[in-house]
Amino acid sequence: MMTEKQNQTNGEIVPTQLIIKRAVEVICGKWRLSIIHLLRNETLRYGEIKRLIPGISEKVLVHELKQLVELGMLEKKSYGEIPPRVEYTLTEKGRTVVPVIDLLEEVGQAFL
Amino acid sequence: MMTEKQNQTNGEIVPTQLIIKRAVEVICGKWRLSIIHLLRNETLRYGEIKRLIPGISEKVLVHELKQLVELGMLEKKSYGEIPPRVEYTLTEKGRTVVPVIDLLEEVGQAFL
DNA sequence: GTCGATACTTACCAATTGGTGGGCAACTGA
DNA sequence: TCAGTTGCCCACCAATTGGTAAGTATCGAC
Repeated sequence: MMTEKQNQTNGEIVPTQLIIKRAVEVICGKWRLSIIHLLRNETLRYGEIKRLIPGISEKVLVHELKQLVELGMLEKKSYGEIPPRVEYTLTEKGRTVVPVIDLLEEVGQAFL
Repeated sequence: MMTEKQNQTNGEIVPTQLIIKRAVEVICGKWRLSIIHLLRNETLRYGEIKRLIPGISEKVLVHELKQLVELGMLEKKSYGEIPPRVEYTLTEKGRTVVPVIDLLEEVGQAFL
């Protein structure tokens, strides 16, 4: 039975459980997938994201955006204007989790 | 653009964001998917699960199992024996999240 | 000069999550 | 009599996560 996978960079064996736990770390958080879902087919400004996710606090939104950028899932573009204008775009890497969202949308129905 | 879905039971409109948030609630937790992954093709006793998930504390394991049973994802069968014997089996409902695990396994690779 | 707009930051707090280490019940076999 | 087995509970604690409400910087418009 196949329970482990090769990591292509160095051949190190990474057990399935570790990969799953890492994936859970990456996608979890109360609002994270909502943000990615929002950005799946448009670039949005900070304020637009905030308005489109009612209930999220600024502190958390800023924090999530920062982490998503660090993870390489979002690209942040600041125009040097005043008042500030900042845009967030989903990267290719971020786009890999879109199918997860679609699947979760199906699966989630059963648990409402 | 399709951003909402009909809930089949009463026709109530449930926005996509709510469904996603619910799905996240259901699958998240440090160990939850590991447990489901373990049980994907065999029934296991409590002690076996514990041994197969190194690092999990008893308190958390018991708690997770209880919640998974409540969610209808796991079935618990107690034989009235001493010392106790308790088996956990993945239900059909629980089986719906197996594809999520498989997808996360693919996606998670990129974030190791 | 003060207001509004925008994208944050900060201090403080509350709730949730997870971990540690012990205990317990009930029977069996030595 | 007494340790071993097994599934689970409990009190307590620490870390993480999330929320509230306020403040900041900079500009143009009135």
